[in-house]
Amino acid sequence: MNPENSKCSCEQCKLKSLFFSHVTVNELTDICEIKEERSYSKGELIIKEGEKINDFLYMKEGLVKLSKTSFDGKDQIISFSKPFDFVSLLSIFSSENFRYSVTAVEDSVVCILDLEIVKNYARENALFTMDLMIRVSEVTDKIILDNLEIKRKHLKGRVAHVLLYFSEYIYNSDEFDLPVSRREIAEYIGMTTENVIRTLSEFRKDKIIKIFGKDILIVNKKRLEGISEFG
Amino acid sequence: MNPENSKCSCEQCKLKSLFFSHVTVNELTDICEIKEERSYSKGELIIKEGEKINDFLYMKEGLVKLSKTSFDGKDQIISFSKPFDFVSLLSIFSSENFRYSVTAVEDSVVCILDLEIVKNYARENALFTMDLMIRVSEVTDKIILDNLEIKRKHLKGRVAHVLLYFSEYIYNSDEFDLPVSRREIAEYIGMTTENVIRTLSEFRKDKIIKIFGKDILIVNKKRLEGISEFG
DNA sequence: CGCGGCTTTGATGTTCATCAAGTAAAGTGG
DNA sequence: CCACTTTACTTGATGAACATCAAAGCCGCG
Repeated sequence: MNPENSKCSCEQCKLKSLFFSHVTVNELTDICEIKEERSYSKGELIIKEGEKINDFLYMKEGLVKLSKTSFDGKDQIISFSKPFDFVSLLSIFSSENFRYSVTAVEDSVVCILDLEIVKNYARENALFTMDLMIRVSEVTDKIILDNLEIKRKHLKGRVAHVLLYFSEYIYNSDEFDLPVSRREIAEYIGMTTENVIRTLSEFRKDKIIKIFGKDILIVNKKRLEGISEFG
Repeated sequence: MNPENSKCSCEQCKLKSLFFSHVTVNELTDICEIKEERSYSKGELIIKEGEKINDFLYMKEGLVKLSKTSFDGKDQIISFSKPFDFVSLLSIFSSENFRYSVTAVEDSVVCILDLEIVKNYARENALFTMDLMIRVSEVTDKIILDNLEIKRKHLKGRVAHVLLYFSEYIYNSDEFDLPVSRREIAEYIGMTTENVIRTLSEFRKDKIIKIFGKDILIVNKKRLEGISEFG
């Protein structure tokens, strides 16, 4: 009733415009009444592969990984997503159950809506649905393109690619804290942990990067780009 | 005017229900007025990577490959699609230009609608848009899952996977004509042509398959499934 | 009929996974 | 808070998996 007492802040939410731009103020208020905000700390599981899909999630803050575990217990990382990359959308409309797990790799905040209610809006409001579709399309396109890119490179190119990905796409800085373990990088690029480490060490010896544990500083970006591009 | 004279047969089209189930008969007639049907023979390019997206396409018959050429001229095949797998949808709503090429690997028939008109329907008819989204979601999900599956396997497992894919998913038969060259298989699974050939020869020597040029007969399916699953 | 692309096989070398072993860091229970 | 356990990181040695190079036969097509 009283907006001051409500913890809802959708009206001020920067992400609102992403896919609620075609939802009226009244509808938005309805949605906000039933939304829930949840925080996850680094390492926490947000969605478990196989779970029934009841919620519609979108990320407000943080960084997550999308992954899948194969029958022999090995993980493959499909992609990393920051806010605006709506990970939860991937199988929401094509499956009853989540096909991938989602895990916070940095402290993250997620807004949760009831999926049925979102679907009801989608069935009534075509512009809203259109916005959703554009987002789904963008996210999946990015995943497919990125995977193709990685696939055509060798070990060194793949590691360089990942470093540039975090540097440019996630952190916009030549120095950053790697949010993932060496093992997770390996799971992402489809190589072994040992070889990821060896490659990083090699980059360090060649003075392309500096390493202080998780902290990475890209010293010679041109060179790294060359390795990423040509192997 | 006269339906007998019209080459439009949308009303009878089996694919209609896929995404025109929520379009009224009148609207469907409108759409049919402006649709065009085109045939492509095996090997013909249907969509060229980089082209502006003006059309909305869906496949009525045939088999196509979705591919991307990297700067050094090497092709990577993203997926194969038969009718119901709407390849053209992939970047239609997230990009101005096609990000992939589409080529017929079997004689194919494609229906072409003006994209703007389809988008107009999408902006007005939420259920239609919802249907579209579900399809987009299904297709991209399938691509991502299939690529993950291939990624975690070694050479032999990948070749076995492709053979089973064509046998079970495309042709529903233990014997079939490979619609693609050895090289295209290599481009799909990310290995070299020579090693695809060597692996096929090995399967033949082990009496898992018989090979007569393009014609493949799967003799020992259980064994092939084992190789696909465990390497 | 000859040219180019597809297929096949063999020989060789490179890239990468695996195994092993040790250090550092981080979480756990008394 | 410290001993203990576990997990992450690192390096080296070895062998397996795969790419590359080379050569030859095959087939379709202009």
